[in-house]
Amino acid sequence: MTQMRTHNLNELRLSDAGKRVRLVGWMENVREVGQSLAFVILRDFFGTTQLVVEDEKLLGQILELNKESTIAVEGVVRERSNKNPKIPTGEIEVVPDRIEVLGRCRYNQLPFEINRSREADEIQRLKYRYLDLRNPDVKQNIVLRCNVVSALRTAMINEGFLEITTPILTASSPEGARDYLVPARKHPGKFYALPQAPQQFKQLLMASGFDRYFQIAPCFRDEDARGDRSPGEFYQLDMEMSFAGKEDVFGVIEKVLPPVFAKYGKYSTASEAPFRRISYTDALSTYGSDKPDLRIDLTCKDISLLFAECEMEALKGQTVKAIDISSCALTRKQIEKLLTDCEVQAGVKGYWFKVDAEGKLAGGIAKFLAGKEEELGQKISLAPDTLVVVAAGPQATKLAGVMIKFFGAACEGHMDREKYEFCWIIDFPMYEIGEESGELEFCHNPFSMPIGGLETLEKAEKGEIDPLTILADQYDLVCNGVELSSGAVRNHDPEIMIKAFEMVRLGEDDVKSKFPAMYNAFCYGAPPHAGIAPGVDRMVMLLAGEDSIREVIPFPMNKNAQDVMMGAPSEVTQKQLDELNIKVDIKQ
RNA sequence: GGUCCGGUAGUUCAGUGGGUUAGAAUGCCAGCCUGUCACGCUGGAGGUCGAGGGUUCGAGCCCCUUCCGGAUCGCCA
Repeated sequence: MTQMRTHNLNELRLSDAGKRVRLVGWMENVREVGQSLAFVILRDFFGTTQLVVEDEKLLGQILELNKESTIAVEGVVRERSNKNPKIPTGEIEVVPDRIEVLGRCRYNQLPFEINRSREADEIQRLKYRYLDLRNPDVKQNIVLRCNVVSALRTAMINEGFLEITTPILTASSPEGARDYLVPARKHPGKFYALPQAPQQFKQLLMASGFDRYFQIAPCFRDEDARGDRSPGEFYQLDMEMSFAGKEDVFGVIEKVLPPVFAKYGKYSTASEAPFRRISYTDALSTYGSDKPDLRIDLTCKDISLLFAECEMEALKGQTVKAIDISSCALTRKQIEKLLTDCEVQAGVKGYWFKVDAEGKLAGGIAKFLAGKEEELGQKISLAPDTLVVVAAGPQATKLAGVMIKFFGAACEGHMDREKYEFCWIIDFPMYEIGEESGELEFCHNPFSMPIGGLETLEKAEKGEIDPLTILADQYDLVCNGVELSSGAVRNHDPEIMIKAFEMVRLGEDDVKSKFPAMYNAFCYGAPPHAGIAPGVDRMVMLLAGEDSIREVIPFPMNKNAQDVMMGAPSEVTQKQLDELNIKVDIKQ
């Protein structure tokens, strides 16, 4: 036979019995039964097929090979006497008469067992990622990622978007995250930066007259990692539309994402258009979070007034938020455990009390509420068997948000896990008082259009309205408590841009120096435009039902932004540094 | 950078109040097994208990320092 293989390892069926075939793959396992019989499991990308080695010479050849070696076998397909219904090729086996070693595995001990690599230590997995990826379960997430990216691309093209690539070597941006810098050999002392997002380029594309742009865009940010945030680099489904507003962007996303989620997701139902719109302020007061998980039916209520006078110092005069959880069967021990988990996550301590079967308040902080049952009952439900968890102090909102997530997941009947619940968070504040400066600053990014435009800014300037009440025409897409994306109607008017900057004590010169290309471009007639950029890695993570973003990235870095497999970052030669006019001066 | 949790066999983990020779599972090696499919049975090898210092007659266990990892806060326009 001259072909490398005649079939893959998920292909042969009972109807192929009698055929002569050539198979290739990794030797996953060898089961010796008696002295002259062995079953060999051969694995490739597609699946596994069992070989039966009965020939003494071939048996010797197999037994001296380490597992995970790659081999080619030629032989005849045979019906199994003992069939295995668990695998697609379980009705047949192949009896080889020739075995060829293609790639010998030099080690008889692997860093971990391939089929159980998910249980192994993450450092080992990342260092030997090529072995980790041999595990079909691990590999499946990467296949899913390919399918999702492909489906998104097709959907965007069908919506009339053009995929346009933007530069990777670009200029450092003064705002936002820390940049990754690249020294410019031809310009000593100068640097390129890797883009944190193609933000300015896509807006320039709008100014250039490309009506609808998208890109599966790599983004680079030198910030610390989290479970849902990969260090260094990540991908966004970046898009922007001309002569468009918020509802146009919502329309595209509401059309593109639900079918992809329903088709490729772990759960088969996704919310349909239109997604719920919740204002930033409402989200915080109702859910304690600007990324609520709408699969949970719990909300928080403000009961501060009940504690204006209270013997307990931690509650007295504080903001106090309560979450009532009906029909709660948690034991005191489970409640305390969950509260501790919430404390770890939020950094502040929470409290609780119960409404017992007779409808009386009991446990936790119940004694501080004695005599206030009626007043309390107007705020929250006091039905028998209700658990009430309480957050107090300056961090009450944040803790309440964490409590909703933890207790919602733990209490029977308060969370319908098996679906994707999208919502839009809208009406973000444009400005805030900076913690360090104590002065007015941009809340998010300076590219968003203030709602009401120039008129609103002028009113604030004249002191007619509080600048803190100015809203940005900006929106977040949230799914199951995960922030998938931020987007905005952009500020395309140079005059409004300058006015927006003046609010934070900057001016025309700052706009021109910080965003020269965009400012100039907008002076030549720009279309109103809006866009959004959902995170691809986070979407795939949600679809795969994974908790760590590293499970859906082919070659992830560790949390310290190191590639332990390739050894990056690494030192470079003196010659390289000299060419770049770089002197390394490590501060202790 | 702060806080919390962890580091014991190739791997995943257990280890009592500080007390003889540090265990299990899995993997590896050897022997047995003619229908296995997480094959089974018997035996074996495999450990600087992350590193350094201290307390103690005696430390995997207690204390200090340090390194590494994870969670979280800061940070992420």
